[in-house]
Amino acid sequence: MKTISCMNIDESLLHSFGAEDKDYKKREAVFREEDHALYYFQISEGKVKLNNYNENGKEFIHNILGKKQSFGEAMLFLNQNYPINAICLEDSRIIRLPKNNFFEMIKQNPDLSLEMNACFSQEIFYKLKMVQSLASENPMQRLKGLLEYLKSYHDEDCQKCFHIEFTRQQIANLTGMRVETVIRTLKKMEKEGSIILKDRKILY
DNA sequence: CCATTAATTTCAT
DNA sequence: ATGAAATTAATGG
Repeated sequence: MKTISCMNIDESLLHSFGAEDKDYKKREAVFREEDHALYYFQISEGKVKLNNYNENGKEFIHNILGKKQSFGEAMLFLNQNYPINAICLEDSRIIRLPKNNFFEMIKQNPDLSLEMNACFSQEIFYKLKMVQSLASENPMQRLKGLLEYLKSYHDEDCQKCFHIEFTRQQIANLTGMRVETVIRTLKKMEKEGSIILKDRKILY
């Protein structure tokens, strides 16, 4: 299945509409919960996580994005503040385009609009699948849902060779599980043959 | 080598 | 089966 990395707009096009590069340090926030959505953000270099904290302070990660991926763009179309935080996992360079310029850009480039619809659709589709698996009591079911979701961001369809580049703690925070449960479940899945563990790396 | 961070194991519930 | 705490491994200066 062809994957659409949501959303990757040509950097020179972004710049021609007034986008600027901004450098962030590890752990720095690009935006926080309740902030107004003022920009379109696209990662040029680095990694960003989208997260929340529950009432006990336990973190839930919605997604982790890398190079050439955008985030939070849905909020530009709504009169809503961000429901999540965007935090850099490493030193990053992020391109940001002010909201008004962003709309001017897609007005002048209808193809982008179409492409963005495809991205949103893909997002919604896999979010639904995520919710389904997260609703399961079974830890293995949850993990499989996440792995499918992560793989949907990947281009080639290769069996047992997609490297999950997340720590076990991050996986735990993406699935609402504890890290020990993640470790135990991964081992079970390896025994069952659905994944391969090669020096601590996860291949799916 | 020391400090930091991640992975795994142990142990109690 | 699960999670907190302890232990071990790896990574980065």
